[in-house]
Amino acid sequence: MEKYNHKKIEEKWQKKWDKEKLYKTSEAPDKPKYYVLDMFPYPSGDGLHAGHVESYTATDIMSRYLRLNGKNVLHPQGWDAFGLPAENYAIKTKIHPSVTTKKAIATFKQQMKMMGFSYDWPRELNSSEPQYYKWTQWFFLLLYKNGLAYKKKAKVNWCASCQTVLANEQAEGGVCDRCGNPVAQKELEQWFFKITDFIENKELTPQAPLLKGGRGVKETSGLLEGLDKVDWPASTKAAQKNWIGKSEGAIVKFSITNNQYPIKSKNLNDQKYFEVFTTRVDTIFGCTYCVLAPENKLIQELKGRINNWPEVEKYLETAKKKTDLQRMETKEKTGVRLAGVDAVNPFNGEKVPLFVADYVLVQYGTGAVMGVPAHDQRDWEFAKKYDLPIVEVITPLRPPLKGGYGGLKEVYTDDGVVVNSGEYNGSTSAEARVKMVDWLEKQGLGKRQINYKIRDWLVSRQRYWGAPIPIIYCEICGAVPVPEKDLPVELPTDVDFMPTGESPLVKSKSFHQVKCPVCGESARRESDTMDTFVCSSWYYFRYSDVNNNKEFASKQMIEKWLPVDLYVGGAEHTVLHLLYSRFFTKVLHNLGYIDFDEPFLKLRHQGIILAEDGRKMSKSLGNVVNPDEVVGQYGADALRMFEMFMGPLEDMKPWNTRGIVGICRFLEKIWKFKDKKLYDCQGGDCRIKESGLPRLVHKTIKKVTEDIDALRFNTAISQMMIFVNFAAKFESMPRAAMEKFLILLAPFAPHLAEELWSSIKSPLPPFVKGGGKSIFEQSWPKYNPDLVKDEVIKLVIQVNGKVRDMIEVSAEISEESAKKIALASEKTKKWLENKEVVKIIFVRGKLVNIVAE
RNA sequence: GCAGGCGUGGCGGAAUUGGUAUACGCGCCAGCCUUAGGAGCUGGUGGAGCAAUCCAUGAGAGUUCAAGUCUCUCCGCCUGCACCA
Repeated sequence: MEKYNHKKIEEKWQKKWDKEKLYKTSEAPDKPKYYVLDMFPYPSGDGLHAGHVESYTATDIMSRYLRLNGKNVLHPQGWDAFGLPAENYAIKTKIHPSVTTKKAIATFKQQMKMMGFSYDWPRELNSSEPQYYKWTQWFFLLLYKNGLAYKKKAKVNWCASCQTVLANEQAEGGVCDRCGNPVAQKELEQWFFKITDFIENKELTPQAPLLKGGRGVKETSGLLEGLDKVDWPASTKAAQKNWIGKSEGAIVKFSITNNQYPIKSKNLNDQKYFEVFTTRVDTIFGCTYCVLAPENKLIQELKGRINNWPEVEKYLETAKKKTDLQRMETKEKTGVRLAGVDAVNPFNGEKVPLFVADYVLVQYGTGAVMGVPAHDQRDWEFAKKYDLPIVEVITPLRPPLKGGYGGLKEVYTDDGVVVNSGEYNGSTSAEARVKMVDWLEKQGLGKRQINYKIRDWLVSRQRYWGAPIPIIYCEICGAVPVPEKDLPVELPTDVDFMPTGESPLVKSKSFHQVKCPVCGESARRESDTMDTFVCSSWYYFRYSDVNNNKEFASKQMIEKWLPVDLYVGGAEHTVLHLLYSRFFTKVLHNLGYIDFDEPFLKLRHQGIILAEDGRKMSKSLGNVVNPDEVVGQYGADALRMFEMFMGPLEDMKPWNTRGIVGICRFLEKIWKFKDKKLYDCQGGDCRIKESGLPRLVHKTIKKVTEDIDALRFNTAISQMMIFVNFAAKFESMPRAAMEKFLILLAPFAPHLAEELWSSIKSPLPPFVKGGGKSIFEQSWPKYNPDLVKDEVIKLVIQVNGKVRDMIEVSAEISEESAKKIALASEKTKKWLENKEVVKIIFVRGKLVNIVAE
């Protein structure tokens, strides 16, 4: 027989599918929709890597499976084409980023076609093209007009190597996530998006038009609460919550002594004071000192009263010089006492020393803390170093006092019972927190407060290869948004993109110098571009209506296709992209553009595929698996199945080149099904020669169906292997069994399945005049529940929980006869000698357990 | 430190509600076909033991007739955040 020639078969069907537009999104009105989305890739020069293949195969299987199940499936692909790598490459080689990007896209697309991914290519989008970024700019204006985009001078993360500002999210851990260099702080005018407005649930804006056919939602769920209604990995939800960093506590006013006013004054206005934020008011009686952050403005205000100013000033200088990275590296606490000024605890009027120390961060809370050494790790360390008193005010419920009262051996940070705290003694921590804040509010000395770690999103970049920010600065009118009719603000091509710290766009005169849209006087354009994460925060809307030049997408198309039903992509986007996209969706909902407020209903991350040596694949290590080579040698179907068979989608797995031969053997075995004699089995006169096969077919349908639904592709493939190993033994097969099996196989190995389908349908194969339909136009098989159950089972017989015998019996066996058989078993008898049967457990269809003593 | 997750053969991994631990695949072993070779075919393959049997799901305890699965303690690994008050 003919050899299995994967190259010939795969190319043949890819061409035919393309020609017949088999993947064009079906819009049949009677079918339910399903939107399966991949995170659109950044088209790097390296082409597709093993991780891309993994997640795109998973979504391709889902898409093909859902189409076979009668769904209208939207499965698009596009390019996240703006970004620093192309620009950096351009700086090195002088080749324009649009050229390298175009080339990279061509490679990606060709490789995706080679893999047989069933994308609806007419919906392809490219975020670096004007017809796309016109709408990115439109989104900027939408946010601007609604007070959600603003400019402010801010201390920002500045990467000296990339010569640009970074978002907090791109400067995690104090290093640039592009180049790894330490990030410095710089004061600059920057654009921000007000993501902090959407942390908690939010009433719809009054101008939000009532949505026709809307779901009547009056509130936009916040970035925190919205997580409760989506099917996302627990780790991703946790990471987002963590990033938002909500903490509930209280603001407490501490007054500052100056010898002129009474220590405890009812009227704080005639006295200097500062505020601290704490989540543990219940520990406040244990406060033995307070700390201001070095950047806290109060220090300068107190200058005249600080007796050791030179020493303080020196400390402030050193702190200023430290980068955030250095501050974090040295966990050793340092600080200087502000001599001559003390803080006063509002609860007990006690004077405590006031320090400046850089372990207190100016950007969080109030930039000042109360020090409670007994019940806070950092305060404990600080107090030990500077020999400050440690006062125990919380005691654990149990075990009782460690080391006794006042003699704390170690810091105790849990909740407990309040002691040493006057009228609050005996309360639990939780009770005390309530009572104490009530008192503070009544006295005007503090209030409840919720703090978040998340900051507004810094979106401006001093870079060329991004979407220009559509703002014009006029000396008379100030910052003026570009009128919508003038969008897009196109990226000029006559630009030198060597980085100078200023946006390269400043140097393009045609771009930079414009007339003010309001007064007509000469003005200048904003020369910064937007963070690429802005482009990727809304692209999933665009696929629904990719050619619309009046709106980012029409209301009808959004209603038809959104939200995304299944989203698959890398875990590196747990915070950035996914949080920003949720923010954009919530803005649209809040302004009444859409009637849902979460963009991605179900999210999964593919696990990283490691190199054969167990390390990460990387060009420098030379251990990268190249999909082109693998496909050349083994075929696209083999690569698709192998990556799915390696293990659970979400797990990290090492590549193993030898392992792929298992899949090849499997595919070869299926290929040999071509030689099987098929026979029809209709009427009652058909005797199945292949004993056990019909049951196995139905079991396989059940298992494969359930596994695909749960994205467990590895076990679906195992089940197909079991079927193939069994069926390979016979020379013939019922036609229906063959057809059903091929349809199950089709989402995984589309080319081979279509080829065999065509051969069993001869002389009327698909895609010929008068021929039948493609395997992808068939229906997913249903299993017969009666055939899924076995007629005969091996009944396990246990004595005291240990397996002692197995007997073949009817699956329907009654409890009574099962017990009888169990007790009659020769093997069992031996284990019951000199013992008395206490009871017998029967599990239907599984086992009998004899309990004997 | 905080949060999320994981730990099963030589390896990748199976094991719906607690009910035959190690499915499927790789590798390995034996045989076959072959001058030879393996991306061929057939069979075998957790460990110990001649055997009956015993021991095995990171370690230890608990609940149960029955634990990879549930509970507690400990150890190790991964991922994210981190001087966040």
